[in-house]
Amino acid sequence: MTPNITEQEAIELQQKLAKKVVKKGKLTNIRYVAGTDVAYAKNKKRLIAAVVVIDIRTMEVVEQVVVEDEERFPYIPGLFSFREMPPLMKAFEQLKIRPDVVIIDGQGLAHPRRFGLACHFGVHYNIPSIGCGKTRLIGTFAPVGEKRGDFSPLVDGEELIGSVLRTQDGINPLFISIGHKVDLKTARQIVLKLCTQYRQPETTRKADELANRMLKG
DNA sequence: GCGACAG
DNA sequence: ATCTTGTCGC
Repeated sequence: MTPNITEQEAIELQQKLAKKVVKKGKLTNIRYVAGTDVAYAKNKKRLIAAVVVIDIRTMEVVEQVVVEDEERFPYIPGLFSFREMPPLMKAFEQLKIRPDVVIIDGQGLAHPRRFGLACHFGVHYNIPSIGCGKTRLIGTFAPVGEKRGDFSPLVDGEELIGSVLRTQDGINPLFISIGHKVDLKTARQIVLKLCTQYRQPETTRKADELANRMLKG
Protein backbone atom coordinates (compact mmCIF):
# COMPACT_ATOMS: atom_id res chain seq x y z
CA MET A 1 0.00 0.00 0.00
CA THR A 2 1.18 3.46 -0.87
CA PRO A 3 2.39 5.15 2.36
CA ASN A 4 1.19 8.61 3.35
CA ILE A 5 -1.12 8.79 0.38
CA THR A 6 -3.48 11.76 0.22
CA GLU A 7 -7.20 11.51 -0.24
CA GLN A 8 -6.98 12.81 -3.79
CA GLU A 9 -4.16 10.45 -4.69
CA ALA A 10 -6.16 7.54 -3.26
CA ILE A 11 -9.12 8.41 -5.47
CA GLU A 12 -6.91 8.64 -8.55
CA LEU A 13 -5.33 5.28 -7.75
CA GLN A 14 -8.78 3.71 -7.49
CA GLN A 15 -9.78 5.11 -10.88
CA LYS A 16 -6.60 3.73 -12.41
CA LEU A 17 -6.79 0.26 -10.81
CA ALA A 18 -10.54 -0.10 -11.43
CA LYS A 19 -9.73 -0.70 -15.10
CA LYS A 20 -7.93 -3.91 -14.16
CA VAL A 21 -10.88 -5.61 -12.48
CA VAL A 22 -11.95 -8.83 -14.23
CA LYS A 23 -15.70 -9.45 -13.90
CA LYS A 24 -15.83 -13.05 -15.12
CA GLY A 25 -14.88 -16.43 -13.69
CA LYS A 26 -16.88 -19.56 -12.84
CA LEU A 27 -14.37 -20.96 -10.36
CA THR A 28 -15.12 -24.63 -10.94
CA ASN A 29 -13.66 -27.24 -8.59
CA ILE A 30 -12.67 -24.80 -5.86
CA ARG A 31 -11.45 -26.09 -2.54
CA TYR A 32 -9.85 -23.38 -0.42
CA VAL A 33 -11.96 -20.35 0.45
CA ALA A 34 -10.45 -17.60 2.60
CA GLY A 35 -12.29 -15.10 4.75
CA THR A 36 -10.92 -11.85 6.19
CA ASP A 37 -11.81 -9.41 8.94
CA VAL A 38 -10.22 -6.48 10.75
CA ALA A 39 -11.01 -5.50 14.34
CA TYR A 40 -9.92 -2.42 16.24
CA ALA A 41 -10.43 -0.58 19.50
CA LYS A 42 -11.89 2.91 19.53
CA ASN A 43 -9.41 5.75 20.11
CA LYS A 44 -6.49 3.43 19.47
CA LYS A 45 -4.23 3.11 16.49
CA ARG A 46 -4.10 -0.64 16.62
CA LEU A 47 -5.71 -2.87 14.00
CA ILE A 48 -6.02 -6.64 14.19
CA ALA A 49 -6.36 -8.47 10.88
CA ALA A 50 -7.34 -12.12 10.53
CA VAL A 51 -7.46 -14.49 7.56
CA VAL A 52 -9.04 -17.93 7.84
CA VAL A 53 -8.99 -20.62 5.14
CA ILE A 54 -11.77 -23.20 4.98
CA ASP A 55 -11.86 -26.33 2.81
CA ILE A 56 -15.28 -25.90 1.20
CA ARG A 57 -15.54 -29.65 0.66
CA THR A 58 -15.39 -30.44 4.38
CA MET A 59 -16.11 -26.98 5.82
CA GLU A 60 -13.13 -27.45 8.13
CA VAL A 61 -10.67 -24.65 8.94
CA VAL A 62 -7.33 -25.63 7.36
CA GLU A 63 -5.24 -22.53 8.13
CA GLN A 64 -5.51 -19.23 9.97
CA VAL A 65 -3.36 -16.16 10.52
CA VAL A 66 -3.86 -13.15 12.75
CA VAL A 67 -1.59 -10.09 12.96
CA GLU A 68 -1.48 -6.69 14.63
CA ASP A 69 -0.80 -3.49 12.71
CA GLU A 70 -0.99 0.24 13.28
CA GLU A 71 -3.57 2.61 11.85
CA ARG A 72 -2.31 4.47 8.78
CA PHE A 73 -5.45 5.90 7.23
CA PRO A 74 -8.78 7.10 8.69
CA TYR A 75 -12.13 5.57 7.90
CA ILE A 76 -13.56 7.45 4.94
CA PRO A 77 -16.53 5.93 3.09
CA GLY A 78 -15.26 5.15 -0.41
CA LEU A 79 -11.62 4.94 0.68
CA PHE A 80 -12.02 2.03 3.04
CA SER A 81 -9.38 -0.12 1.35
CA PHE A 82 -6.62 2.35 2.22
CA ARG A 83 -7.40 1.71 5.87
CA GLU A 84 -7.75 -2.08 5.80
CA MET A 85 -5.44 -3.23 3.01
CA PRO A 86 -2.19 -2.78 5.02
CA PRO A 87 -3.17 -5.07 7.92
CA LEU A 88 -4.87 -7.55 5.58
CA MET A 89 -1.75 -7.76 3.42
CA LYS A 90 0.40 -8.38 6.47
CA ALA A 91 -1.82 -11.31 7.40
CA PHE A 92 -2.41 -12.69 3.92
CA GLU A 93 1.29 -12.79 3.11
CA GLN A 94 1.90 -15.16 6.00
CA LEU A 95 -0.56 -17.67 4.59
CA LYS A 96 1.01 -20.85 3.22
CA ILE A 97 -2.05 -21.93 1.26
CA ARG A 98 -2.99 -19.99 -1.88
CA PRO A 99 -6.83 -19.76 -1.62
CA ASP A 100 -8.98 -20.36 -4.71
CA VAL A 101 -11.08 -17.34 -3.74
CA VAL A 102 -11.15 -14.76 -0.93
CA ILE A 103 -14.37 -13.45 0.60
CA ILE A 104 -13.88 -9.89 1.79
CA ASP A 105 -15.86 -8.15 4.54
CA GLY A 106 -16.91 -5.10 2.52
CA GLN A 107 -17.88 -4.08 -1.02
CA GLY A 108 -16.34 -4.93 -4.38
CA LEU A 109 -17.81 -3.27 -7.47
CA ALA A 110 -20.66 -1.85 -5.40
CA HIS A 111 -18.58 1.26 -4.89
CA PRO A 112 -18.70 4.86 -6.25
CA ARG A 113 -15.68 4.23 -8.50
CA ARG A 114 -16.30 0.48 -8.82
CA PHE A 115 -13.26 -0.32 -6.70
CA GLY A 116 -14.16 -1.33 -3.18
CA LEU A 117 -11.86 -3.27 -0.82
CA ALA A 118 -12.67 -6.62 -2.46
CA CYS A 119 -11.55 -5.31 -5.87
CA HIS A 120 -8.45 -3.72 -4.40
CA PHE A 121 -7.45 -6.94 -2.66
CA GLY A 122 -8.22 -9.13 -5.68
CA VAL A 123 -6.37 -6.96 -8.18
CA HIS A 124 -3.40 -6.50 -5.88
CA TYR A 125 -2.87 -10.25 -5.52
CA ASN A 126 -4.40 -11.21 -8.87
CA ILE A 127 -6.67 -13.59 -6.99
CA PRO A 128 -10.44 -14.23 -7.25
CA SER A 129 -12.28 -12.19 -4.63
CA ILE A 130 -15.85 -11.47 -3.54
CA GLY A 131 -17.27 -8.42 -1.79
CA CYS A 132 -19.60 -9.44 1.04
CA GLY A 133 -20.90 -6.51 3.08
CA LYS A 134 -23.49 -6.38 5.83
CA THR A 135 -24.77 -2.94 4.86
CA ARG A 136 -25.05 -0.84 1.70
CA LEU A 137 -22.52 1.72 0.52
CA ILE A 138 -24.26 2.75 -2.73
CA GLY A 139 -26.99 1.47 -5.01
CA THR A 140 -30.73 0.85 -4.88
CA PHE A 141 -32.70 -2.38 -4.77
CA ALA A 142 -36.20 -3.80 -4.60
CA PRO A 143 -37.37 -5.74 -1.52
CA VAL A 144 -35.74 -9.17 -1.31
CA GLY A 145 -37.76 -12.42 -1.02
CA GLU A 146 -37.83 -13.90 2.48
CA LYS A 147 -36.29 -17.26 1.65
CA ARG A 148 -32.63 -18.26 1.83
CA GLY A 149 -31.19 -17.82 -1.64
CA ASP A 150 -33.60 -15.08 -2.71
CA PHE A 151 -31.89 -11.99 -4.04
CA SER A 152 -32.56 -8.74 -5.84
CA PRO A 153 -30.30 -6.70 -8.13
CA LEU A 154 -28.29 -3.88 -6.60
CA VAL A 155 -28.13 -1.13 -9.20
CA ASP A 156 -26.55 2.28 -9.60
CA GLY A 157 -28.55 4.02 -12.30
CA GLU A 158 -28.62 1.60 -15.22
CA GLU A 159 -25.62 -0.38 -14.02
CA LEU A 160 -25.84 -3.68 -12.16
CA ILE A 161 -23.26 -3.50 -9.38
CA GLY A 162 -24.19 -6.41 -7.10
CA SER A 163 -26.84 -8.59 -5.46
CA VAL A 164 -28.70 -8.18 -2.19
CA LEU A 165 -28.76 -11.80 -1.03
CA ARG A 166 -30.85 -13.42 1.69
CA THR A 167 -28.57 -16.03 3.27
CA GLN A 168 -31.08 -17.37 5.84
CA ASP A 169 -34.89 -17.35 5.90
CA GLY A 170 -36.21 -14.07 7.29
CA ILE A 171 -32.75 -12.74 8.19
CA ASN A 172 -31.36 -9.42 6.90
CA PRO A 173 -29.67 -9.90 3.52
CA LEU A 174 -26.00 -9.41 2.62
CA PHE A 175 -24.60 -7.15 -0.12
CA ILE A 176 -22.67 -9.27 -2.61
CA SER A 177 -20.55 -7.87 -5.41
CA ILE A 178 -17.76 -8.91 -7.74
CA GLY A 179 -14.29 -8.37 -6.34
CA HIS A 180 -12.06 -9.81 -9.07
CA LYS A 181 -11.97 -12.79 -11.46
CA VAL A 182 -15.42 -14.12 -10.53
CA ASP A 183 -18.88 -13.45 -11.96
CA LEU A 184 -21.77 -12.28 -9.81
CA LYS A 185 -23.76 -15.51 -9.98
CA THR A 186 -20.75 -17.59 -8.92
CA ALA A 187 -20.06 -15.11 -6.12
CA ARG A 188 -23.60 -15.56 -4.80
CA GLN A 189 -23.36 -19.34 -4.99
CA ILE A 190 -20.09 -19.47 -3.09
CA VAL A 191 -21.30 -17.11 -0.36
CA LEU A 192 -24.57 -19.00 0.01
CA LYS A 193 -22.77 -22.31 0.30
CA LEU A 194 -20.64 -20.92 3.13
CA CYS A 195 -23.64 -19.53 5.00
CA THR A 196 -24.42 -22.93 6.51
CA GLN A 197 -26.08 -21.78 9.70
CA TYR A 198 -25.78 -18.04 10.12
CA ARG A 199 -26.26 -14.78 8.24
CA GLN A 200 -22.59 -14.45 7.35
CA PRO A 201 -20.25 -16.95 5.60
CA GLU A 202 -18.35 -19.26 7.96
CA THR A 203 -15.12 -17.80 6.60
CA THR A 204 -16.06 -14.31 7.71
CA ARG A 205 -17.37 -15.55 11.05
CA LYS A 206 -14.18 -17.45 11.83
CA ALA A 207 -11.99 -14.50 10.86
CA ASP A 208 -14.13 -12.15 12.93
CA GLU A 209 -13.91 -14.48 15.92
CA LEU A 210 -10.13 -14.81 15.60
CA ALA A 211 -9.53 -11.06 15.24
CA ASN A 212 -11.69 -10.18 18.22
CA ARG A 213 -10.15 -12.90 20.36
CA MET A 214 -6.71 -11.38 19.65
CA LEU A 215 -8.00 -7.87 20.32
CA LYS A 216 -9.24 -8.81 23.77
CA GLY A 217 -7.40 -11.81 25.14
C1' DG B 1 -27.39 23.57 1.57
C1' DC B 2 -29.04 18.67 2.97
C1' DG B 3 -28.72 13.80 3.38
C1' DA B 4 -25.94 9.42 2.68
C1' DC B 5 -22.04 7.19 4.01
C1' DA B 6 -18.47 -0.49 3.41
C1' DG B 7 -15.93 -1.00 8.64
C1' DA C 1 -16.01 -0.71 13.58
C1' DT C 2 -16.60 0.43 18.79
C1' DC C 3 -18.84 2.21 23.23
C1' DT C 4 -22.10 -1.32 26.48
C1' DT C 5 -26.35 -4.93 29.82
C1' DG C 6 -30.12 -6.00 30.07
C1' DT C 7 -34.10 -6.95 27.85
C1' DC C 8 -38.25 -7.14 24.47
C1' DG C 9 -39.93 -10.49 21.23
C1' DC C 10 -40.48 -14.85 18.42
